[in-house]
Amino acid sequence: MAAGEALRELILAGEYFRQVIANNLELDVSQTQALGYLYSRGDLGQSELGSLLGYNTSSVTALVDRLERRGIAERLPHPTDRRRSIVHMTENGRSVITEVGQTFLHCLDRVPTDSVPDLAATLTTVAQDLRAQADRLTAGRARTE
Amino acid sequence: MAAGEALRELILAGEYFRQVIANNLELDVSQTQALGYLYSRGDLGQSELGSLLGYNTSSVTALVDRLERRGIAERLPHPTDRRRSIVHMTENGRSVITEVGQTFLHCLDRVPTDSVPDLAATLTTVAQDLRAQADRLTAGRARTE
DNA sequence: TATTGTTATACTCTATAACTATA
DNA sequence: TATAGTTATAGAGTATAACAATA
Repeated sequence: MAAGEALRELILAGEYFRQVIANNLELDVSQTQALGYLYSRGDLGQSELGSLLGYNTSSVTALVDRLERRGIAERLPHPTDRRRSIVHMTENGRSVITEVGQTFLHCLDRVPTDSVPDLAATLTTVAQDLRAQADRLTAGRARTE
Repeated sequence: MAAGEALRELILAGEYFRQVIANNLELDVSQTQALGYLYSRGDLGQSELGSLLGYNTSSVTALVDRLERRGIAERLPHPTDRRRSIVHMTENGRSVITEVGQTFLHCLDRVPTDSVPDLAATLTTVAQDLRAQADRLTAGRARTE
């Protein structure tokens, strides 16, 4: 099926783009992924971030340490639960992702303007279902093992 | 712009999917990426594979070693240039990616059938342009440094 | 002389396990 | 007792630099 092929190529290109961006910013790939999640979903708990990335808690601890050192995100105390940290994107982090966005968005330049809204809706659906498929696999693994 | 947001989410979901798949297959992310490239582009030289992945030659050597150990790809001699190796996907590799595809393609189930051809064309264009943007950045870096 | 790939080495990132603090 | 996060440690992947073989 051609759409599957095209989607595979798009994901590979996205991963390639991310790697180049990470190199340019002297960040690792995980840091740029975390930044993307913070940008689109707002503040996140560490374990929440870990779920999105597929990381365990100790890896998230190390990742958030790196984000703090780079001034991209910071830990804020949870208002009611003192065990938790809230990972919050800094203004500097926002400026970094905004700058990246200026390059990123050019990949949509050749999409006809009037088909952009439909495309956005379709991509959103596909993204949701792709994540759902992945989660189905992990759930299956958890059951059998 | 909403399409940019949606595309970002799709790429993040794609990376998440890949990570889950890699875990399930006990492969690393790079191996599954290489498999994807071999599947969609056929045989590749090692340095060619390195360019697609954004890796240097020594990393590709290590990666192809791993692929060979897992029976996913093999090195074949280049017919005329004895310096080169051709990285060739094995039948086993093909069966692995085919099986993954059965899960992967379900993320397209909710896309209306009659809009699939347009979607495929659009995704292909966006993938090309995304890679082109990334390459523009690396070229810029190479020039200034 | 340039290119393709390998080796030795060091560094970075992620996972496992044990632990602390809080709910 | 369960949950959120940290620390110590080990393991795996990638990069740098020097190298061998071939073009």
